Amino acid sequence: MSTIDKALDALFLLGGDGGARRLADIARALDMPRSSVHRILAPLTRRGLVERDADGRYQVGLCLMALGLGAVRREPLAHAAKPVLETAAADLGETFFLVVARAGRLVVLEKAEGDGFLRAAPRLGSSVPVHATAVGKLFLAHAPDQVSLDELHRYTGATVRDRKVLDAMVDGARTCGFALNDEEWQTGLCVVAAPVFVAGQLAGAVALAMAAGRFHELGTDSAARRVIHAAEGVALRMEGKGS
Amino acid sequence: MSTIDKALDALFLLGGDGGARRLADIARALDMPRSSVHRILAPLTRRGLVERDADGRYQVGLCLMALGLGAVRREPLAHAAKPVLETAAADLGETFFLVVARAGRLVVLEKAEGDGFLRAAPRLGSSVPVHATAVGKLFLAHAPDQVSLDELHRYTGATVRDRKVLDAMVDGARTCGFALNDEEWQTGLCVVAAPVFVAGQLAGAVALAMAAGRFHELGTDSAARRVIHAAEGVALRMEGKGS
DNA sequence: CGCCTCGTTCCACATCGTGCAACGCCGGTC
DNA sequence: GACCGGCGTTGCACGATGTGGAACGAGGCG
Repeated sequence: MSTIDKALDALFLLGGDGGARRLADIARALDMPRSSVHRILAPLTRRGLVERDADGRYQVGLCLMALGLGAVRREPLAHAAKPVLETAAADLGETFFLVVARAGRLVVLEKAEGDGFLRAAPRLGSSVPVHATAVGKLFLAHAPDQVSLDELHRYTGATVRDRKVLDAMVDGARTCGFALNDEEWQTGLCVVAAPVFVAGQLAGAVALAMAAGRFHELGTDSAARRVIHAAEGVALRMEGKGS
Repeated sequence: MSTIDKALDALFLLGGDGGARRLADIARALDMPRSSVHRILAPLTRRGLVERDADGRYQVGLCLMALGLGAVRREPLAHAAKPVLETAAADLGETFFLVVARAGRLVVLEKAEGDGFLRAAPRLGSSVPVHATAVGKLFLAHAPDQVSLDELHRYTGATVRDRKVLDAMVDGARTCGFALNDEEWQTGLCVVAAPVFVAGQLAGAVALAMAAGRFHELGTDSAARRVIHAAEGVALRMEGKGS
């Protein structure tokens, strides 16, 4: 384990839940002497990846967000999707977002929130499960090697935990051209997702998330049509740019 | 210079402009042997801070954004400001954003974009200059030790480069309760900003950015009233939370 | 006042990063 | 096809660099 690994351990520890931590707490959590932690945090603090509050406690620095936003800026898909998601979200008043696969995980790359009081608000950069989401099923259907599917963790009562049932849903998503998630990940949250194909490859998925009641009121057909339209809009903009 | 410093050098190099780079390019840029760079990038890649594209080139990873977003989530000001900025932006159809000072720099913490075709779209986590922005003048007026003011770089023809003139504008902002930026940073961009005081201290500033034409059509008074109202709204929510 | 914990600094030790060299690979060029 | 240059990767001996125990000063608390 290299020194950099230790530094990243500290960074992820601070980046996780729990807020600001004191040096001794970090040392205990990482099972390292205080002096080592101190030496590790020094360069991180100097460069702004880690900041110290008024009490001297350590926390992740805002500089990380600038770096992370730079990562998103490099994604042509995010650029292409942004206006499409925004018009779609404004039309319907619900949240549209774009998900891509990176290192076997599904990551929220761009979003446009609806205006409802009760609305889905995914966090940019956060990852979502594979087997319990509409987007995950799309990737399993069209690019199973881009995602890693380990255990079928149970999130809600509706979470599919049988591999055969999941396969059937994946097959359905492949033929229908869109996928559903009916409260399988979070209770009360329904999502419809459609694939974005670029150069014949699955490049990502556009998803429409809404409260269960709103979804059933809107209807599957109407929701699917909107999502597919948005996904095609993103793909079109990509084609125009890419070549 | 520690190993972690070298890793951060590589990270910031990739995070800067230029997109994906190959290992040999990074080695040249950092003046290091390829093998050392390879050793440095290995843990970063394993942890997802750095990713490799199809050609094997290195680029910053999306994982950084998740960490950075975690940093923002910790900021109570961002939480308090988000709904206020959104209602303000929806009312006027222009972009409102929140800026705070961190490590001497002004950082965009939260934003709510307007719906106009021509609208300001600041990047979260990016930093803005001090002497050529409305927010910067507010900090110079109420908390000059939170920001570092070095050279008065010239951005546009309207950029204030005379220290005495700047001081006069800062004094004006202190007495008026808001500050202006009339195309001093970017041509065609006008900003009105109001201070957010928490516990008697300047905690940040709410800014309203719009195209120059729209600003003059709206009028300084009207714009200032809206920004001050939003800033007070943020402060109120902070008071309610903090104690 | 004594006791504890914290953050920081110091220093000898050995670990870990270093950089040269070499390997296999791929893309051009003659 | 053979040759060549540049690339990413790996191995290895050397020595710089990170290590962690101990020690110091500073607070907080009973």
